[in-house]
Amino acid sequence: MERVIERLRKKDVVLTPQRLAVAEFLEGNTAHPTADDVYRKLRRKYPTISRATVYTSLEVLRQAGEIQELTIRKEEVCFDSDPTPHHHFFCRRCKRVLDVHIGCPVARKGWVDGHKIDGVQVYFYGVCSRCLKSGRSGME
Amino acid sequence: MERVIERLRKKDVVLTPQRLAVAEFLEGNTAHPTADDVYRKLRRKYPTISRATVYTSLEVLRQAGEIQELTIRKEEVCFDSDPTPHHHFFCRRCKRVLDVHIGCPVARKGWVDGHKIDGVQVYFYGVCSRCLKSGRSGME
DNA sequence: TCTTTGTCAAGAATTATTTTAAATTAGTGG
DNA sequence: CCACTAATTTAAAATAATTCTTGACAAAGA
Ligand SMILES: [Mn+2]
Ligand SMILES: [Mn+2]
Ligand SMILES: [Zn+2]
Ligand SMILES: [Zn+2]
Repeated sequence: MERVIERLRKKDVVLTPQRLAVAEFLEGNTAHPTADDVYRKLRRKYPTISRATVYTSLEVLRQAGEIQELTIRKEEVCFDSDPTPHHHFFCRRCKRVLDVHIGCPVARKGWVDGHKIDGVQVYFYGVCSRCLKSGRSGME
Repeated sequence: MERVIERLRKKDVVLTPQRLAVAEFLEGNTAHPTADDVYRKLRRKYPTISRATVYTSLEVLRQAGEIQELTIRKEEVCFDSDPTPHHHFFCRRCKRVLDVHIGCPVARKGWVDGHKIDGVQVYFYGVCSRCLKSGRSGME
């Protein structure tokens, strides 16, 4: 809670109630919510908030290095409150985006084929362990 | 050329001039074009082709295992005429999507954290070798 | 206090993609 | 070659995600 405010202040990010609400909603949230998830949750506390404000707040937080964007689904971008590099798994059944904590050499920034790397995303697709337990093969 | 027609026929895909045109445009194309790239190119030969047809043709080819979709950019999906697993690099300067041919253990399908994997995408971001030669640091 | 200047947020607009429904076509058998 | 039927194409409209525009507001200075 305090942590986010402090960090944003040091980065000269103008703090508005809406931006703080977005930051606080994301803090510790491991569900990788979409912009619309954030919007639908925040409009309870801020009934007049607009989607545009949510998008700009998310972009401000991203540029401040507080969050990262994931393009694991083509339909919608989702946001990760953990900006450090790690892999992700998308379950085709329950549609959740899960963290995958495995060390992987390609995830380290550096060079490849003469191209300079400043970011890496690794996306796995399949059926998550929970869905495998509860249901059958993989297609619903 | 012949190869694609043969394969699609065996997979019980109804062959139309539009689908063949999409398949032929993609065959051997290493530029990872978007749906709009395909549409703008094909409308020269087929002036009445519609975007919806391009989208559905691409989906048919994808389901037939002839091509794959990449979500390396959040703005737009792009298509890869090579359906075999390999990595990709997005150049933030020239906006090209380049193939990266490196062996990587995570790219092999299997299991991770108890989740069953049926697909993997690895996306690198940065500045490509050509842009590094021609220009400066990385930002324009 | 009165400008001036710049920033923010919400509604409007734009963009990619999908859906609709009618017209056309591919594949099949006579 | 023709007729039939199911599948496909098309243009237009709908939809959904995201971005742009502009008025409102606030801080800074005269
Ligand atoms: Mn994550
Ligand atoms: Mn490729
Ligand atoms: Zn699941
Ligand atoms: Zn480049």
